[in-house]
Amino acid sequence: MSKAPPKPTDSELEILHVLWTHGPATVRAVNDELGQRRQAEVGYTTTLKLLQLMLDKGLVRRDDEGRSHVYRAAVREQDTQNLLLDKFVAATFGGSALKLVMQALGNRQTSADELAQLRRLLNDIEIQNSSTSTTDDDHDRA
Amino acid sequence: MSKAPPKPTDSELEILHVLWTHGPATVRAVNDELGQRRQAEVGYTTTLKLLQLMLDKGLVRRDDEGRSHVYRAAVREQDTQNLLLDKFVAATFGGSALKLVMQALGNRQTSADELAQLRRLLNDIEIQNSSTSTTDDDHDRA
DNA sequence: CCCGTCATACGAAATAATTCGTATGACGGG
DNA sequence: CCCGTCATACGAATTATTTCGTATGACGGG
Repeated sequence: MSKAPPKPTDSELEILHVLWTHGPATVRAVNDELGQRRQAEVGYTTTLKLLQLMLDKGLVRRDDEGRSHVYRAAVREQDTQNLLLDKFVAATFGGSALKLVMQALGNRQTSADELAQLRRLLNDIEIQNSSTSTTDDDHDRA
Repeated sequence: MSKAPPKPTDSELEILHVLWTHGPATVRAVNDELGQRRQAEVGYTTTLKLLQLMLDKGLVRRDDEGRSHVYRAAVREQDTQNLLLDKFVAATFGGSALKLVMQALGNRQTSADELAQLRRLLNDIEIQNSSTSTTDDDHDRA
């Protein structure tokens, strides 16, 4: 089991965003896209090197396409976000996801539409909590 | 205005946690506390160096206490969390706090009690949204 | 066939963050 | 007074990340 790619660094994450958004791409395409998002251009070989390192780490895969290589993400966006989220919650909020959520909601503008989405999610979770008893203890009848 | 201390690194954040939790402390006290939380001890001079760097950055202040120094946090926990949260949301969730929140809630266990807390928060936010119109004119009507 | 263009490979410099060794001085007991 | 203990200061090794220069080879037009 050589599974479980490591936590991507900031630069690697930026590249993953490009791949998640645009799908498989050549080094040049990735590099061009990065140039758009950033203020400063980044050297072509820099992007190439990053992608090669990411290949070693198992964060991306690649296929030959004529004389160039086409890279694609080897990790899913959601999985990666969750991995990073776990680390972040642990480091910054002492492991309490609730604190993070309250802080995120409390200190910034949240629209009525977003509030509605959240309420819907809370309802879903509540339903799941009451119906499903994932592991053992399923007392708590109603 | 030489204000606005920079984003603390992971190690610095760990030290800030100690200071926030225990209040002002000497280097030795901080180092001992770090030793507890971690698996591996860390050298005394390592902690000392970190605190000195943090002093330069304005993350902590210090007072003389006999022959040793007493350090205390110069930044508030909430402010720091918010700063880090902003960067994290930008880097990992493309700037969408809502996505982060949904992900945080969706992929982990959330108790009924926590759900209740969240509902309360949502209510508060909603009330604020409706009473406070565009600017700060707080005459509610409905 | 030769050359300019564009691709990958790879060593290594430039940064950043962490860790520690060693120098140095204050203190206090014996 | 001298020495062991404990404090700070600070240079520098280590490790991680990012960046790029240069080498090398495939391709295709002239």
